[in-house]
Amino acid sequence: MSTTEYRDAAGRRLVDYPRPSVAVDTAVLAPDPDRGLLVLLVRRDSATRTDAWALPGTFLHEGETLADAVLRSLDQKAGLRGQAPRQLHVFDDPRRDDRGWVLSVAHVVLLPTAAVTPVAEDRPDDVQLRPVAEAVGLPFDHDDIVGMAVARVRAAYAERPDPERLMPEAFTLRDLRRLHEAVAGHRLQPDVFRRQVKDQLVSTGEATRGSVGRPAELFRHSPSTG
Amino acid sequence: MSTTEYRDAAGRRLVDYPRPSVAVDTAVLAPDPDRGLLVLLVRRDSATRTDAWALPGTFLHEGETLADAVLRSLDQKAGLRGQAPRQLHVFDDPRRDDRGWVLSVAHVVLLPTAAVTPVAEDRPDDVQLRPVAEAVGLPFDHDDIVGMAVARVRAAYAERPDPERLMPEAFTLRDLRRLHEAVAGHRLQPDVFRRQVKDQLVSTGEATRGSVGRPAELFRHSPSTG
DNA sequence: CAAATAGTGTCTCTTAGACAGTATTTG
DNA sequence: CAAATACTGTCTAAGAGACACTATTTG
Repeated sequence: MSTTEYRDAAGRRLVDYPRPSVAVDTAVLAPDPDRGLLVLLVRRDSATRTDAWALPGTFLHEGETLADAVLRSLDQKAGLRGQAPRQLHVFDDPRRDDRGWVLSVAHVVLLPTAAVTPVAEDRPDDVQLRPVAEAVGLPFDHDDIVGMAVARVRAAYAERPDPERLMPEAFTLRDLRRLHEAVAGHRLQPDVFRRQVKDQLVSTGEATRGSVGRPAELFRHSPSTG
Repeated sequence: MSTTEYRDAAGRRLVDYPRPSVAVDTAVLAPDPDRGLLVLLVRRDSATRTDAWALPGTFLHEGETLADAVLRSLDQKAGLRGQAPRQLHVFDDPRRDDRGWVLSVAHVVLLPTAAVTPVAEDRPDDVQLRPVAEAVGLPFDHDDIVGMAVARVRAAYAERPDPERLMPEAFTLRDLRRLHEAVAGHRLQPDVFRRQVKDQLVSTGEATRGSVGRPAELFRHSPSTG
């Protein structure tokens, strides 16, 4: 691992320092039109089936980035292929884990409900989706992580339309608004919402067909906004 | 350190995982009325006196929090007693440090220029203050850290008056505005600034005396805002 | 035509920003 | 009094939010 010899002011080599284990814990959030923001929980110990639900996490492996560890844990524990995990905060209380000295880097991932719900329904003993307001009393610092994750996602969605690109290629403003309502946790006025986001999107020139009511214009995300 | 035996799904004990060294690197920022935001740099290797300046940092010691490590490094390398360090980001590229596997947790600390300048003047060979715009070409990810630190502090000061409480107990709006101008890096209109911040402060009822011009009302930070 | 949904015109209220004025001190 | 600084009145432009209206479809 380490090839270059290095000594600090006290004459200790880099490898001589005790090193912490590093874990990642992830709040996977899914916006649901009916129930608002949902958070994915996994059973802490699938062998004993204790009734202890927690955020999915894992230990960082050698040569791995934090984002890779997050994606690996979501794949293993919930069969999910996540998008780009975002760092939230490092929890560093030396006594936060009685198994030893463990730092945890909290992350947030936002996924379409359609990608998460089937997994939870397939493996109800191991995976659960719960509205964020009801996800309390979790172990470690997981309540705090959920709170930070919700705040981060809500702030991002209040700034601009669907920054995590959960919508399909083309979409109506109605569907986009439903997504934003699920994230925000409350209704948004259709006309106000329209004026806020319209200039930040690109019209496809197409419109919906076959639905009741006047057809709706279809929009795409603007390429520049990322 | 670890007392409870713990095995993961692969049967490996917690302590069997290879663990990274964890470092902290800190952008100490000081608002200067003339030169804008200054960042504190220290000489990387004070023995060889190579011309390599970098942000102060250190390795996390056992049983220590990240914030404690930041304060320790600032005390040792610059003789500073810092305030509350804020976490910015974890840099986790496994190959970012050729000495080995090192994660770095970037932090930002804001200090009054009066606390930092004397140190830099006393030990010019080891400590330097440089305007943030001129602090480029630093080693590791330190350019990114400075950028994140500046963005974080500017966003906080644009939101509300002196969130880091750098001002003394009682202060005039003129002095508060000078601080905000140093953080923002540009002039602010006195009358607009006054109306923006006045309601978020508490008047002491006192006023300045002996200065030329009309005496200025003295304000205090409001206790509620933290 | 009724019902449903999409989209617009317009009014009010608030706020940022700019400018010019008044107020109160020193020298 | 002149100069300097503190503070306020007021105008304009822009935007959020609310409401009512028009537009276009299905059944």
